[in-house]
Amino acid sequence: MEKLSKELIGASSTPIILSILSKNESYGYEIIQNVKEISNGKIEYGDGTLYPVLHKLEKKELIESYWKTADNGRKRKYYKISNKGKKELLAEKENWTSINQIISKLWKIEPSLT
Amino acid sequence: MEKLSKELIGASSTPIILSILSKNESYGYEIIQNVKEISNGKIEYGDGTLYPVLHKLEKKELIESYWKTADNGRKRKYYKISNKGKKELLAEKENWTSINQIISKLWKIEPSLT
DNA sequence: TTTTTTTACATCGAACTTCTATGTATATTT
DNA sequence: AAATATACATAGAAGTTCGATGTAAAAAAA
Repeated sequence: MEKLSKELIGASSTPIILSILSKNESYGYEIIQNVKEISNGKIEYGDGTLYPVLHKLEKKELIESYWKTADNGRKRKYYKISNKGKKELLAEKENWTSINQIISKLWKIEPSLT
Repeated sequence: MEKLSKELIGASSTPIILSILSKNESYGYEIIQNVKEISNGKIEYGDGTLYPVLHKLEKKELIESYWKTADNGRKRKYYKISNKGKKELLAEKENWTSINQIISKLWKIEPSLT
């Protein structure tokens, strides 16, 4: 179960988080576990990694936050995607499609590397 | 013809350059144009962007360089991929496959965003 | 012939990122 | 009662891209 490279983690964090929040509102800790589960352990955000990303997305107004106290009394900061965030997610999808086309084109005509 | 995001450019630069050099030896200026052509103008490295990346890859011993004077008298620094670079390219391919699976999984079960 | 453009490489500083470490606080489990 | 899991936050280190700037020579345009 190999971890992904730092660069790919970085490039994918925004679309992944926006995708998750486009389905359900969620909070930092839950997002970390959700991503770990979805990625089969290949992406494990540290809390010191994810929270600044969430703050960045909020500053860009792609997501919005509010505090909520759970039944057990625990305070959680929930995030939801904004309309701007939904548009951004669409743009990110197009970007991924583009880069995949470019890369797969390169790899298809590549000679054997083994 | 929209440009790709900075993050995606960054995440893709190593596999793209290694892919190009796995087919033919090349030099900085040619790589810039090659990538621009392959990507249909979606990726345009500035020279101040590409050269540090090439230096980084060389420092990591993924590529090797040598000076060559062309027929017209122009000096060019050619780069070729190393065995270590070929292995790295294979690893990068696996990483891209992984991240694509994760992301496409997220997007397939996503509700409409329009 | 002189000027501009293109080719070709290099480095610097600004801005931004991730990651590890550290800190605070509360609920749950042992 | 102690240890672990939950939950958020920030600061500093290290690494990146990118625009700006510099050098130089060949080719094209004026």
